[in-house]
Amino acid sequence: MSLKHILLGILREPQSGYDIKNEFNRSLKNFWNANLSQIYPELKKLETNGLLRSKQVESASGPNRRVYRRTAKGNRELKAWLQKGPSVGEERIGYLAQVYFLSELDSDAERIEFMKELRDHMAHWLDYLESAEKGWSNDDPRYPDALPDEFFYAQFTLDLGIRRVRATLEWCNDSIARIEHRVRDAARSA
Amino acid sequence: MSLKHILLGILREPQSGYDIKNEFNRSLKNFWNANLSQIYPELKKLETNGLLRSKQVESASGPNRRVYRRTAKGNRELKAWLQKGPSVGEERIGYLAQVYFLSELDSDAERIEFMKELRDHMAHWLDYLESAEKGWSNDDPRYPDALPDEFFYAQFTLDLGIRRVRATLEWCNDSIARIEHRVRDAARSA
DNA sequence: TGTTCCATGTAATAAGTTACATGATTTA
DNA sequence: TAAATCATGTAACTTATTACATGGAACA
Repeated sequence: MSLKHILLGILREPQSGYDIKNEFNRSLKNFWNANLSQIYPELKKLETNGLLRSKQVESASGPNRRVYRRTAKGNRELKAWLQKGPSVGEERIGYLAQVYFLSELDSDAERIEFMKELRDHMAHWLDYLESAEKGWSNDDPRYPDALPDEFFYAQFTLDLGIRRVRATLEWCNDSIARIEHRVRDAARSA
Repeated sequence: MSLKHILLGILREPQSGYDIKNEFNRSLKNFWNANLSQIYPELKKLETNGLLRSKQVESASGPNRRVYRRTAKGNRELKAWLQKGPSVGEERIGYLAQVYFLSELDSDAERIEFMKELRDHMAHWLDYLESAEKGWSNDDPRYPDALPDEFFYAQFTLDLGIRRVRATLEWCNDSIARIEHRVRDAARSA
């Protein structure tokens, strides 16, 4: 599980590295991220290995673009990756590692501040995802269950994203309440 | 956000690389993973940089163990990491990347199979987490809100783990139903 | 007597981040 | 005229994975 297969997957339509980065920012960021400085060399490498091919095209605005598309070999590689079944057991969620060690901070105030920052982030993220869904649903009457395959399955990840961020936001609020309650108890018994 | 700070965090108690790997398997796996072949060199490096120190001790059973503990410098580094606030926007969830590209598989049967595999995995994981919680709660009457700090915050991550895996399991089932419904519709209109 | 657990490491390779470098066009 | 967007890359470094290497003790 690495950037390689994501690039192959994203190239259902011919795109440039720059376009790909935008798709990361719009939708993939929920479960993966990559910098341009990783994307460009990786595209080049995939072309060297015969999984992609590219050509330069003129841009409407700005410099020339290098547009990549999948080869037959790239198609096979992508399919093989999906056929191996779900890639599990390697999730990475940095802020949960931090919460796990939160007792190392010096004060309850600092811990509450940490959790409130996390809550605010989740609240914004949920807003973003919900308005993305609303926009999509307004723009396409086929949303969600009559969408063509290419969008139907991508919509699944938006659906789960919303459910998860919602659950995480609730958890933040519950956790903050639990800490505050604990602080009050400690003050009372002191 | 990398292994470094997780090792510092986990060394609230002196432990060996082997012990640390076990803690990954027991609880941290929900949000991070690391191999022994990454853990051992990283511990060595942290000692070289003065964030940890180690000594060899005899083991009750098996070869000698090298046990690491945090130095004052390591403590400061850990605290600074937590004080920077939640590390967000770098989540990695490989199977969601796969779902995003699921239309690339050749048949609905293959897509349903993928989602069922994912569902089974989530069901097992939920079982594991729920029985971990049950065991903990049976073993310690302070569970969860009267636990000492070192466990109180770690319990937060178990709580969120359960909520999330539960939501993901529901989503798997809903998604399978949506695909099956779509397949029936397609057959009817054909 | 075979498998799992205990226990630690190295070497080669792959993947990812941060910093550097350039320059046109569009929008405020 | 300043900032944002469009567009592509390289270099140096850090982080992580896979494969290799060893060997005793406990368990089934």
